[in-house]
Amino acid sequence: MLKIGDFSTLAQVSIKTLRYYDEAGLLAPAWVDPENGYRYYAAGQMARLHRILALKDFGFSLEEIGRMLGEGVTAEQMRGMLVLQQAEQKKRVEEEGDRLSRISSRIRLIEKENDMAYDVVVKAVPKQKIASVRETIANYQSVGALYGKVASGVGAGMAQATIPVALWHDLEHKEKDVDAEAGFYLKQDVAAGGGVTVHDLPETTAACTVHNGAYRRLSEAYDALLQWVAESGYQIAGPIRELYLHCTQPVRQDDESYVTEIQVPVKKG
Amino acid sequence: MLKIGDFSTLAQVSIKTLRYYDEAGLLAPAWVDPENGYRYYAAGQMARLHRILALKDFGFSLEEIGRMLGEGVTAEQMRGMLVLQQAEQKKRVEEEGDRLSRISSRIRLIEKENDMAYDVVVKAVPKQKIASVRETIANYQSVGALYGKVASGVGAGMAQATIPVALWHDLEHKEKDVDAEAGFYLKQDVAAGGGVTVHDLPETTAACTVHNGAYRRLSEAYDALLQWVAESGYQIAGPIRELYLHCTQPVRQDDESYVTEIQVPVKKG
DNA sequence: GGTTGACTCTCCGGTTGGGGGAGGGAGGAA
DNA sequence: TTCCTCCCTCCCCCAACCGGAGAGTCAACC
Repeated sequence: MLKIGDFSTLAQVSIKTLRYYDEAGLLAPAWVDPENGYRYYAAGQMARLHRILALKDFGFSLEEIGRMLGEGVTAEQMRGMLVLQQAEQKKRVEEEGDRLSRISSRIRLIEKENDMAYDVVVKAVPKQKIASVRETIANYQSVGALYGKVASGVGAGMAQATIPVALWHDLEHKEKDVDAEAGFYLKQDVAAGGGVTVHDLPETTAACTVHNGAYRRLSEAYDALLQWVAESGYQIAGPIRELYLHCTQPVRQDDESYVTEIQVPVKKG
Repeated sequence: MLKIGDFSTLAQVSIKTLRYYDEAGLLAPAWVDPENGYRYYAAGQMARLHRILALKDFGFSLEEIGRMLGEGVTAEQMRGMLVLQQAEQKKRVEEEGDRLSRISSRIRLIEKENDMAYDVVVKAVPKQKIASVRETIANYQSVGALYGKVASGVGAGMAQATIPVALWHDLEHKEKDVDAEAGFYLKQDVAAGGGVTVHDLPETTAACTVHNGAYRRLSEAYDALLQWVAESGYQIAGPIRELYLHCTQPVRQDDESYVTEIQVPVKKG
């Protein structure tokens, strides 16, 4: 019989951990002295401890390990669980690899631009109701005229509107004849007329950045964001969205208090 | 000014998290109503939140992020921190990849053997004092004769001995003329004579497994362990150690209560 | 001007896998 | 006998939040 310290030394597992495994029901000592509570382990328990450590290394939680050891799984069942764990681990490896490439491309961006004004975040964007009009307009700046149309088409429903948004449906950059959609995010369905449609923007994953300042310099944010998307090995997967988080009525092109979020739907590719 | 729920919706960050970041000093609301404690955020704070999320994604802790944001680091300093983080992330990716290959080789082992008697664990083995003799012996079984020599060479120092150990210095398996070292792990230095040397076994990383049962079947454990080592892409990096965690005096080849740990020093290759 | 229902606040507790330390009992060696 | 080491239980701590309780607030609707 080994005292906990000896067992700990042999197994290279801390005393705290052994006590914790005892408490968790994973590895009870072979004998506990009822007088003083001392834990005594048998050398033969090393095998069970090894099994615990091996399963833990595979990424199972102690609770799962407890169930496996308790139920006496067969080799076939164990294989099944390992295959599941293998799939999860593959995902994890991929994720960490993606994270590494995000860090690397951020470093390259800082080296090239020598600043770090724009932080790009990839986030899940949920389904979103929108009331909008879609038209081909002369250029980017003239999108403003569309919001009046939407407001009058929706009428009293504007009480459900939250923020103004623009969607650029062109896949490439165009200086004129821009395929634009403009409208307002909605809290609830509303009735609309006058060329205004109410529909759902699909949920998507998007690379996002926030531009603080005047619209004149919005292109800098686009440069950084699109370069990031290209560097990170993503593909653009839908119309780019511009969310006007803060702006005024009427719009002033040089108001530095404006806040605009750009969302580029992406998928891995 | 946005209430916390609106800001949460826009940013796709939970209210709980926003409150937590407030408490942590990472992102205080632009204004807090002193009457009722309501938090009000400015749209312009989205940029700071984005930065927090981006840094968090890079693997920084919130505490580190707090320091970065607080000290107003330059682009150059930020680059340095990212390069450090990149190195750590590389290690993480490698580790997770290794873990995946361990899972995969375990699956293959189960499929081939259709059992799971031996769990292999890679662990760090610390430096260890040992009193031992090293000789070329006729075969594996005759190692037992060496322990008497060690015991008599050490004499009263045997009080410091813990467990008997054998080291196999041959790189390949040999049926005869085996280069063997046999002795006892020591708690403290002891004086020794009669061909017994006291020295330190170096610390190492070892693939280990435990064999419960008679020595006759120890070769099964060796098979599983060595196959695992080969499958997992490790190289053997030193003499294999056999630790006799439980045995009797005299030794009986067929005592099923014996417990033996086999440690194969390994390095990645 | 009530009444809802949605929203917000603080506070408390829980999560994983243990680590650190206090305070006190036990065991073995000189 | 004394001393040192070992062992016990008990309690708090970590990171980054999530869930819920109980209470206060806001806006809208009738």
